[in-house]
Amino acid sequence: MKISEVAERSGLSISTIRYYEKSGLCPEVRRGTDGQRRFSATEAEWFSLLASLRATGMSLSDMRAFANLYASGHETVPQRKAALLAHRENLDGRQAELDRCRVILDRKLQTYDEVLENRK
Amino acid sequence: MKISEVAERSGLSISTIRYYEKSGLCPEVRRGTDGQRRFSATEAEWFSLLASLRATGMSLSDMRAFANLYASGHETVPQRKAALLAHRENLDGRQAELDRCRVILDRKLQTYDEVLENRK
DNA sequence: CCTTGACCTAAACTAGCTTCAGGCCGGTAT
DNA sequence: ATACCGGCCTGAAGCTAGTTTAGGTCAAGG
Repeated sequence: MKISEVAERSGLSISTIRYYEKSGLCPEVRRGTDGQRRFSATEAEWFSLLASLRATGMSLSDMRAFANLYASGHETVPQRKAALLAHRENLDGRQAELDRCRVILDRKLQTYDEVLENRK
Repeated sequence: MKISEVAERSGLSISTIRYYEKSGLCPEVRRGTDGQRRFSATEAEWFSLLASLRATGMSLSDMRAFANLYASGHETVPQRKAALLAHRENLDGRQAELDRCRVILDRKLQTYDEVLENRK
């Protein structure tokens, strides 16, 4: 699979995929005779997972740690699970904060409505 | 009010507040005889609003546009309302995407559980 | 044969901060 | 008086997570 397809499937941009590889978020990708990257289905899925982690606010260095666990084989599954659980708690926190901010914005919108009502 | 109190109330860091002022996200702040910034309660609240906008993903340049409307007086209330409404729709989208990612992470956690179950 | 399009690299640029180096001011302890 | 301290000031450099740019290779199609 070529890089463009991985980009399409994962939602990452082509440059981000190259950047992630260079940053050590995956083992070096094999190349075809033309020098272009050829991804396996498994590698493509890995990038999709990275996309979800990143979208939910995991830092590149935490992602690198996760990738290293992944690269070290099956015995690291418990650590990976722990990392993901911790990350999900984080996500909970950020979602709650977004909700709090949303309430503030809604209140602001309401005061705008009142202002407009009074000046009518 | 001093900058540290504004920081505490808004949740922004002191350097972020200075950076925001320099970036034109508020009119220049008055100074005391000692050369330090003195904020009014209204200015402090403005920074809290900026914090909510930023936390929900508004870019600095959109915030600048919003600040300029604010600085141009009452007749811009309709535009400000429109801007906030648009931003809230954005927020809806991002919250939905976070939920989608959360499902993906939960599925991954589940496969980890299955792996651990089978190896037990 | 020549152009087009997808890929390649290294390096510069960007947003949004944070950190650093060096300095001033006002208050307290010596 | 003076020495020191915390909190503030500035401008500049550093950082993260990418994106953009400049310059190049290769295979396919007209």
